[in-house]
Amino acid sequence: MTNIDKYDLTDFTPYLLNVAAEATSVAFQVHYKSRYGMLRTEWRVMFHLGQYGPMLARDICMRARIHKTKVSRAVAALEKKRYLQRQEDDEDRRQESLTLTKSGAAVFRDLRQAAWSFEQDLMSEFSDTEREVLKSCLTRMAGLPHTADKA
Amino acid sequence: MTNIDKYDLTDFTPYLLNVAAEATSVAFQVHYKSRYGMLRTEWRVMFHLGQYGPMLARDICMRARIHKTKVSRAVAALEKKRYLQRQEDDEDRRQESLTLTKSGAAVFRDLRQAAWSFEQDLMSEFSDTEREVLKSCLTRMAGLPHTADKA
DNA sequence: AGATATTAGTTGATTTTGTAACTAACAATC
DNA sequence: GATTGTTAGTTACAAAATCAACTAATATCT
Repeated sequence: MTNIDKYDLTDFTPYLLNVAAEATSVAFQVHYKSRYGMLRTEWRVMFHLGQYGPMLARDICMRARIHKTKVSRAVAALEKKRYLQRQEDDEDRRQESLTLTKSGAAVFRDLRQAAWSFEQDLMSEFSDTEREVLKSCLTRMAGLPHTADKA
Repeated sequence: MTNIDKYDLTDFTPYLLNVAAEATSVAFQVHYKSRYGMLRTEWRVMFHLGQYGPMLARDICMRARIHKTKVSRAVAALEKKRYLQRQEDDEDRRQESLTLTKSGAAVFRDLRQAAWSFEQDLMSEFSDTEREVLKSCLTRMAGLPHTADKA
């Protein structure tokens, strides 16, 4: 693809990523939406806490590239549902460490199971090589921390 | 947070896709947003018309997998900016063929150039094989028949 | 110390999106 | 040729996202 006149929108990676992201996300959202009344951002916050353990709202913002107001509201919603707790840091009282509650952890386990099945299903279309390449490329484009980026 | 982890969701594809899509889209939006005051959907509508020629709103919905209300509003906004025109079909007066105006076409050419450079830049990180695999996987995922159809 | 800047997080106003109900034109059935 | 169904597209209203301004705690600079 070097000739601009033949450049096709279907080759524009941000576009493809958007359509693929939307298609897969909409397909998965039935799990957290209808079963737990959660929004996508709430699921993503929960995903981070369940997967990586307690962290600050700020860390979730950076890792997931979600704006802090969105995270702030998702955290408030999850707290209201008693799925997570805040713990103020004594050394820096601006920060609040976020942890899943018992029921939050249970919900996470359930959703993780669903996510796992979904992932298997989605990836069953691809070869091992394809899977590896795909993940590697996506990770790099996402600009995700390859190593610990937490502070 | 002792073991909630039985499965590793670090590589949950819908999540990776969302973050990558968001990262690349935000990086590119400066072109249509700050330069032309366009929204992402407006840009996508315009790119379809520029790339494939006149078509119906319905066609754009199907190709880009954007909901018709979103397309309807984007078309209205682009019409207001005088970037596109509607032409009623005499044989079926429900349909309106959408065409870029001269200034719309000029804007499209400018944005296509920007998109092309952006794409080259983004893809320069990857090998030829990676590019091909990535594109192939994304295309297939984007075209996935939704298992969980609309709620 | 005192003034200034930065960081974590929240809130309120505005903009954008999503859902559902709607109009209008056409198609099919009886 | 009225009745029902379908398709293209719009609109109203509710939900959510965005942006800017805000509080409060800590860090930095002079």
